[in-house]
Amino acid sequence: MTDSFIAEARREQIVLACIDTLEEVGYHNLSLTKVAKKARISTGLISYHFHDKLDLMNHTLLFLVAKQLDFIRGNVGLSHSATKKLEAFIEAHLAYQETHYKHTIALIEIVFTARNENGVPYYRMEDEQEEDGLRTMLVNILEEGQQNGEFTSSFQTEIVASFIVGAIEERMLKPNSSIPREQYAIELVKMVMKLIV
Amino acid sequence: MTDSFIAEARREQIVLACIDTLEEVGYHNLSLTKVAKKARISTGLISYHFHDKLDLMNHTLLFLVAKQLDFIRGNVGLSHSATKKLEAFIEAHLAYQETHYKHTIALIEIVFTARNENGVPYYRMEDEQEEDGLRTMLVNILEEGQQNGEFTSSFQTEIVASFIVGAIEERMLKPNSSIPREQYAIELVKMVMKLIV
DNA sequence: CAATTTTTTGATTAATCGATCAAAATGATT
DNA sequence: AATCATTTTGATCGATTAATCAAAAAATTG
Repeated sequence: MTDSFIAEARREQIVLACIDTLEEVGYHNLSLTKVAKKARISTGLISYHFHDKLDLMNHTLLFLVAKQLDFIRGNVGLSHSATKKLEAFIEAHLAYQETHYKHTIALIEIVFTARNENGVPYYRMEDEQEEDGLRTMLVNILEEGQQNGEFTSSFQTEIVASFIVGAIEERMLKPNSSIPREQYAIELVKMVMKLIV
Repeated sequence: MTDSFIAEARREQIVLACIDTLEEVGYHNLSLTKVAKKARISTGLISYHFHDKLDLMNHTLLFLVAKQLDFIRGNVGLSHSATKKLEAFIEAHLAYQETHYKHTIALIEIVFTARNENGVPYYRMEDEQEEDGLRTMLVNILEEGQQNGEFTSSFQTEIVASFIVGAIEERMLKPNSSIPREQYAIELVKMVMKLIV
């Protein structure tokens, strides 16, 4: 295995097949054989391009997180006030979950089922150098708003961030709610504004 | 297998061993052999008392949900105003997650990994007759407060409920946050009050 | 205490898994 | 074209799994 162009393309093909398989059968019932079949390649080829199953999962997780982060960051970046950034964050996050439902499911499957070499699942890990994650982006927006006076300084950014992330992830688990996404986003923004202005 | 007294005790013993095993190795690496070893019984005995692995998981899930519901309902029931009930709900829910951390982990493991006979995981199921769940309890409290004038009627109970549940479950995943539980509960109550009074 | 039912054991079975590897195919280089 | 490196295949291995079952043990009953 090298780092050639073709090898990189093959790895992405396998990662995409892995995402499809995760959505269909879940991590628990996923096997390298199923991923290989989905990608229409032999099983040995996966082992050639990835060290082991966990390595494939790590790459798939990084792929999923990067895609989501790029999308949301792209939307947030277009806004110039903290208020607008916050709105963009919430709306883009909720929209991405809906339009990329398969990716969202695959992400959940990995986070809640895969475990590292020490047997610790991702959802129980201390977020190491999560210096560039979604949550950090959100906290930064809140801090920016506090500093330039758009938001009051009487709230703790970490707690409000938990509040926002929780509401978004709650929606992630119940996408077929009776409340349409657009309305959920509007109401969530309104509620957050009540808390921070 | 019958419904005798001893059989019921044995089933509970197996369910408790199942919870321990779930917390230690997760659903993905759980095997009936490991549960049997944890319970210090033979593997065949599990099959004698439960139809199959999924049946054991269903019983374990019901056990976990019932325990949590009983605890929170017990605390909420002592209060007489909707406001006090809401405070009790949030505080009891957060407290239970901390004091019964093992149960919380086991619950997560089942909900996010176990799949029914049709291959659908619990977290993607349409909440059938969830007529007596935690969320319903919360919505009822909010509605009660709206009806007796403690809360304003200008919010949708379902959305605020999502907000509250999301914030609590977010905490469930990050129990070692820098913010102590008591403070998190107080701040959450304060924020919710800003939204609904 | 003998007969019967309930409970428990532990070996067995068939299936599936991740990973390995020799061999083949393909691509690149000279 | 010949040589070498890279990529791909598919069979194979040992390990683990859920579930079954005959037989033993324990409890209950008459």
